[in-house]
Amino acid sequence: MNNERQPATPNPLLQLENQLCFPLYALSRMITKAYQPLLQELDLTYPQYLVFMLLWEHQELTVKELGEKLLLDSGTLTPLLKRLEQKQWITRRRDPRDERSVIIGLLPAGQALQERACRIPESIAARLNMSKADFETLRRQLNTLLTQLA
Amino acid sequence: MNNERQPATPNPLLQLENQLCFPLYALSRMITKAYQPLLQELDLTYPQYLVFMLLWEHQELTVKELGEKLLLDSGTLTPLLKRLEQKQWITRRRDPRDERSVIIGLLPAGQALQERACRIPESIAARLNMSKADFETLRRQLNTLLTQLA
DNA sequence: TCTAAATTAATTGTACACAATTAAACATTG
DNA sequence: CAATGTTTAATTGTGTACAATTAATTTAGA
Repeated sequence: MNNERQPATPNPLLQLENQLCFPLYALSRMITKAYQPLLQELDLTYPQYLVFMLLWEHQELTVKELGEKLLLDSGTLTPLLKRLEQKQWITRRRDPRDERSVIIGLLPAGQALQERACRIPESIAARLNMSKADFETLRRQLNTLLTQLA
Repeated sequence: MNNERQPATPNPLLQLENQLCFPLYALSRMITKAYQPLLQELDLTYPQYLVFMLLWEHQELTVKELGEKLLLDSGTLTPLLKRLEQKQWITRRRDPRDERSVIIGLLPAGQALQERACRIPESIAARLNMSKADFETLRRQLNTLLTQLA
């Protein structure tokens, strides 16, 4: 395109490359996209993979707990979990001691996915051309910002 | 929940807190959420705001150029841009020199949004408890990773 | 030139993401 | 114990995201 005409007031604060938000937003999507071919082999989406990472560690979690850990609400989780239930990878049942809560549990097929997922983290790490130290520093910095906003 | 039962093979590589992807994914959403109340006053969503940041700078861009800069495809941009067109904030027209291309232009009402958006970046920066140096370092690191993956 | 290949948007279908509302179950308090 | 308020999921509606396909146009090659 012709970019001859310049804006009346070029405001560097309103330029994409000077923001933190944009590279964060774009990088998040690019990383998700990098997982996609690996997750496709397991018939998983990226948010579904995150749910399983938690279930593989804890076996059982309520929707509320999943939401707290993933910072997602029931409007996102409920349909996602129903899809996983339909595939017979997880169970959804009300907590008999508190009928408001829904407990999500792992079925054997869901548990079995873990073995196949084992290589994914290293495979992604290899793609990121970073030293282990840089990786750790960045991870901690992002987590600090995250707790600051959440 | 009862987390008494432990997994057969607790794999630290498959734990959320050891990933880079998760804080990136969550932080990206949290930052978008931090923009939301500010953008709501302008009747804008976050991706729409990104489109306007580019249009305020360049006046006119094709859908292809917007997609390259934002790393978004036409399946995302076309409906988003049609909504902005309906609000009379932008124009969409075919390039007469290449009828395949669609040129997006700013209408006065869309241009006028810029003045109201001016305070948003500082307002967000104030929320992030970071030094200017840390901000810059992080921004550059994210951009490096971004170009590495894109 | 005429056709095959490439480019560009749009469309279609699936899956998040989240605000707002609803409804059921539980807790609290007078 | 009854009324009120709180917690928890589910539902509804809007708006991204993106893979895959389609259609129109342009470009390049024989």
